[in-house]
Amino acid sequence: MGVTKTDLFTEKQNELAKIAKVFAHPARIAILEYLIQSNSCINGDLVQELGLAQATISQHLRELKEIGLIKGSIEGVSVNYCIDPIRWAEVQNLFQDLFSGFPKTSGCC
Amino acid sequence: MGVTKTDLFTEKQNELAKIAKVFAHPARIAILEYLIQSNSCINGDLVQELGLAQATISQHLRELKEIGLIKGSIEGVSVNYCIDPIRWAEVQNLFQDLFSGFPKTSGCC
DNA sequence: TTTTTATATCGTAATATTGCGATGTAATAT
DNA sequence: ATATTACATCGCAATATTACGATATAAAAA
Repeated sequence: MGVTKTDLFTEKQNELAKIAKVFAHPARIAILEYLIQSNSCINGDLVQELGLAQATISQHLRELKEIGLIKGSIEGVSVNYCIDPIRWAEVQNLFQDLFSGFPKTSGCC
Repeated sequence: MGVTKTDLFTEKQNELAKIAKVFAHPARIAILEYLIQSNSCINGDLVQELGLAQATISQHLRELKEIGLIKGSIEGVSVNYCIDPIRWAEVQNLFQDLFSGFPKTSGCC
């Protein structure tokens, strides 16, 4: 075992879980927050900012890239990473849909 | 390795990551959605609803309970699980804070 | 009291994640 | 052409997660 039984769940449930997984590491949260405040940066900056090795950060960046939250454009020798506003809004809405599904008025326990 | 270096990050970053980890499994998303729509349920219902073993569901319920998203009250022989509205709103705000930190107007790449 | 019912916990196998050194790659600088 | 700079990828060790059978626990029924 150790493998998630994705066939038991809806496509939407699997997608939200996959996205949540990307948020499920403080380094990736920190990278996103840094991208938000600096409005574009490069891998090197992040090695300074966070205390992780270059290989580790590159790996986290790839995971953020894979679900489309960030995108990178080559800028000479370095790479400029930034948040994809379209995807950002999409992901925001996915979470929003889940959260707003529970009405504050419904108190059972 | 395989252990997250939590000391490198802020308490808030670590907390959000920990919460996101709970959302990072389709079974737990499905459980939450089921609790939202049925507005209270028991473990047995979920074994029927999802196709997972009783032990597995109990384990997922524990993880949801541990970060406070749900709480269970003993109801005779069974347990009534439901969403904690206070914690639900708290978690919603944590995600909201992150998402709203990125202004839609800032398009760099 | 014994049995049944509903759920929790334990132990374990399979797989996934995290972190990093070493190495690869591709553009600029010398 | 060679060196340098900035990342990306590979491979591996340590640890975490997922799933479930087996077993424990605790309340209600017989």
